[in-house]
Amino acid sequence: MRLTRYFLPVLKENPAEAQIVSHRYMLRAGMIKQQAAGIYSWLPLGYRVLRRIEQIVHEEQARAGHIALLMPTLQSADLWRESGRYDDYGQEMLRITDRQDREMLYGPTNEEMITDIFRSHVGSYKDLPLTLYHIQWKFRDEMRPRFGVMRGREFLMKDGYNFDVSKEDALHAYNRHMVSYLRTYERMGLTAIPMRADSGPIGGEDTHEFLVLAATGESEVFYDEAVTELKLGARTVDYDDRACVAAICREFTSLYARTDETHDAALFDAIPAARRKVGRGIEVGQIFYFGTKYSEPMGATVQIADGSKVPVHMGSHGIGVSRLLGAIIEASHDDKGIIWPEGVTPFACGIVNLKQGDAAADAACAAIYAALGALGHEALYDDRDVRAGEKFATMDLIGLPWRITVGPRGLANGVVELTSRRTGISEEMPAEAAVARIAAIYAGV
RNA sequence: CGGGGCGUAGCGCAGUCUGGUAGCGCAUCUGUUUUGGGAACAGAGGGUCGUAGGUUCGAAUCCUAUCGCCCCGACCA
Repeated sequence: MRLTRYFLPVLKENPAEAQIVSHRYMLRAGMIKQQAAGIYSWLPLGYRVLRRIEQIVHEEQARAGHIALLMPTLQSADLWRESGRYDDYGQEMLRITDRQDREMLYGPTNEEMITDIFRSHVGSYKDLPLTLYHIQWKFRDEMRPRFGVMRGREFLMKDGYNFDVSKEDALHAYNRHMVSYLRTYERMGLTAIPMRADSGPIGGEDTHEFLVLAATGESEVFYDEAVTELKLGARTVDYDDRACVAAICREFTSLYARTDETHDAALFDAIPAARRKVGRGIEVGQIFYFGTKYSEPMGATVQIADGSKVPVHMGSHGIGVSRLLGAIIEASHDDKGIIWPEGVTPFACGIVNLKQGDAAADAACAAIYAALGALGHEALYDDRDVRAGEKFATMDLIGLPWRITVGPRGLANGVVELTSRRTGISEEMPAEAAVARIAAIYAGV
């Protein structure tokens, strides 16, 4: 994309309403525009990142054998009366009446609806196990939205629901979700720690939250520092292998890591003092096993081998997709702007033409841009006729992880400059080498 | 929902106390000179001062109502 043809309304000054760094940078980098309290438009740059995150979530869900569908944002109140949650949910639920005076609501989650779909179409244990999920906009009418997309009222969420014939099977689904979530966050460049949590209004027996450590996090967290070193890395996971999946879950949950809700001071104090950490975290996902809490009252049953009908065992699993933008920025930025991990960056790299209008510089930039595009890596080419400093400042703000800087001075020596946004380290090399380096970097992402 | 604050040009703000018909910086547009980390000079455009009433010869400024947004708290992903 050529910047002169793009829509990137960056701000030089900090908007007054933004308090935390991710909110400030998202506004300044022209990623979002607030339309009402806790409700945002996604401008092109923000939308690109949002889609990247969605794509990673889809890929990892597919890998775990989960099936995508799409449910509507508006739901009928009747469905929620069946589970008893219509009254339980309170003011946070946005209630709407249509022209026929029918009671509707803008869904804050989809347990009831997915259970309805399930009971309409599934009747046999032979159809199980089944895990369905979607990525859809939700609405929770927070009393006090804040921190930009981290605590909006409208938010994009991946929510998945597993249906199993037994508790044992459902716990395997739980474990599968834990591992797939760990992979998902790792691909986004995040360290998200699973922590034993409270079940809240969803209800249930077993639940873990995934927390990204950040000073601005909403939850106080207590953890063994060794848990932050755990990585899935390149290991292959067979999601059908219960023992393998369970072993990974044990590995990631056996060290102490809890939020203040479930904190146990005695267990915490048993950690060696040097590794005992108290910090703050941003919740970016949560998984639940809740058994037959919805299937029983809503009649979601399957017939088993002996001919009897049993309510299915369920769990639900969520990733805060739009919130992740904020969480990633909180975890990855400096005083000049955002630093996108390669996994979610809106463009593979930036190309800065130091002397727009110089025939050699223009040609070199165009060639680099085309070469990257041919390899499947879209660059953002700053072809504006502005001073170098302004181009650098823009690139730093929007946080592309790599920058290729092209100027007449370097070209005279046959080189361009490749700069890492994260380290700030620049290397001079021929243009072809810089293109090859970018390709090599993304080959491993 | 309790407490506090703010709505004046695209963004950040001053002006409000003490009423006299709106200003600064950045951004935008034009020109000239510049050009490897947010340039300089000259000129230009842009605001029914959140909205609606009221007081007054006269309201951004005083009064009333209302809408919106932000912060602290409680709540939440």
